[in-house]
Amino acid sequence: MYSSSANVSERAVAAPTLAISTVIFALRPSESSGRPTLWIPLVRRIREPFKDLWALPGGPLTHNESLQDAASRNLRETTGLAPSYVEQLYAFGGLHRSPTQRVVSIVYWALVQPTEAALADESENVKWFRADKVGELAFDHNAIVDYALWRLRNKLAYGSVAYHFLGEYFTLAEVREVYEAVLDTRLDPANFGRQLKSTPEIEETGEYLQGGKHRPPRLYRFTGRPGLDPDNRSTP
Amino acid sequence: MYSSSANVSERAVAAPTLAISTVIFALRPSESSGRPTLWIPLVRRIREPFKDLWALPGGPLTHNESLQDAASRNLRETTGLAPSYVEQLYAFGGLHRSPTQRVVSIVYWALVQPTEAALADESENVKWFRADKVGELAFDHNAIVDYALWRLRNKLAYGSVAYHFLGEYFTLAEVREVYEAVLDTRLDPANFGRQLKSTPEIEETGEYLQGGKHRPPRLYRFTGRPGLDPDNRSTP
DNA sequence: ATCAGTTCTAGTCAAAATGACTATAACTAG
DNA sequence: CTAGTTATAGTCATTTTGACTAGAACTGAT
Repeated sequence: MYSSSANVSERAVAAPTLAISTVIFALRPSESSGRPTLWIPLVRRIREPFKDLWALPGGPLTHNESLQDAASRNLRETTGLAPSYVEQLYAFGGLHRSPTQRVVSIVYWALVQPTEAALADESENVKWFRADKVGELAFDHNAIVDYALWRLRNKLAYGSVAYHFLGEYFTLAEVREVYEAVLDTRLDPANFGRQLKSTPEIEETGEYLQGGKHRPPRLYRFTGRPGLDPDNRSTP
Repeated sequence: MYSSSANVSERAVAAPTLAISTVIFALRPSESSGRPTLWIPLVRRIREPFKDLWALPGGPLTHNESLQDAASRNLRETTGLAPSYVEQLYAFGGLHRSPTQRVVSIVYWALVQPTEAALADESENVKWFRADKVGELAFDHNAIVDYALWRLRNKLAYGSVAYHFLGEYFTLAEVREVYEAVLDTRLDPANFGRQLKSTPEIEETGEYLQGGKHRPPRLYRFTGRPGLDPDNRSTP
């Protein structure tokens, strides 16, 4: 019985490197159809291993910041983006993720609003890709993107994450477009609206969106809390 | 509080310690009602900080094992248990989790079958607690247990994790007892059975459980795969 | 052997949710 | 003023859910 090894979390061990990465999602209008589609920004690797391949933005964890703060900071530094939603995705710690050393990556996923995404830096070393067409990425980042996409779809279908793609006020059609873009389906406007309006987190305002080409749609507001994750639990 | 900036930058270089912990769930008959209830094993801390308080079983990550392997190994070493299900819960990395140093804990949760749980070592330094009455734990382990409990309930309600508490063959009543114990409700046997039998992952066998006091119930088998987590995705 | 007690499970029925569709309201462009 | 388009209430058949009934199948006591 190893009761002496039970509480050795403080023992010094040949520690693997700890890194933080983030999968950032934003909706941008497709060039072809004009309808919104899912995009993610990637950064070009400027050194080995996987030099010149695209990879998720990431970096080390510094001593005086929490994991989520590290993700937010890194995301801002590499892409210039301020996300409206950040959630931990998974800790990836397989033995052969990097050919040169043992790296444990704690990966976050984030949503940014289209206004933010439009302002985003794009350069030689930062480029946006359609989430379903990223090509071959460095390390195990293809698997990470796939898993993040799966998680986003899940959260959208069962959670209340769609509103973080949008501003404070939005129309039912805008929410529907988010669902259609992420889940890649078409939804009946009438039935979709009925369901949204039966959820208590959606508040109807007296305002209407003016200036469109057709009948002005009513504006709504999201009043729910982001999530139940440990990082987000006690936010007042 | 560090007024010396040299001190701060010195500390910033030091990498945080990486630890693996596990929240282990098992069903055991309650002493009072005889009905199954949720229990978790905890280990006593034998040194500071939090000496003599109870804590989750855990330990360091060694260099030649994956995160999940580390969780399984550690769980076996500290409690003697072989789990039927293991899933990553969350990476906890708050700044002040441990008073003595910065620790990032990657926490797993696991289920063990009652036959396993009955064989489990119990000693001066390993003891089982009812999951909803663990008392004050070391570090942030109360919050971790709460979150694990929330996740277990969620996975039970929306996923297909109940069967890992049971053996290969089980009756509908046994599955119902798992749900009732974890979600702490009573469910209508007839309606519950109807729903289970409409899920394709549940296979009806021709066998019946003999030897009971009343009408012998039919035995079923679970044919689904554990989960869609990165760790469990490509298990053949 | 029969009956009382219990569990197992098919079945009934009303209420609620869902999916496909219709109709009307409200705007703009011409 | 009208044609075109979007917004949204409403209709109706189908499916799912929750509460309940009743018969089937066993054990143990009489």
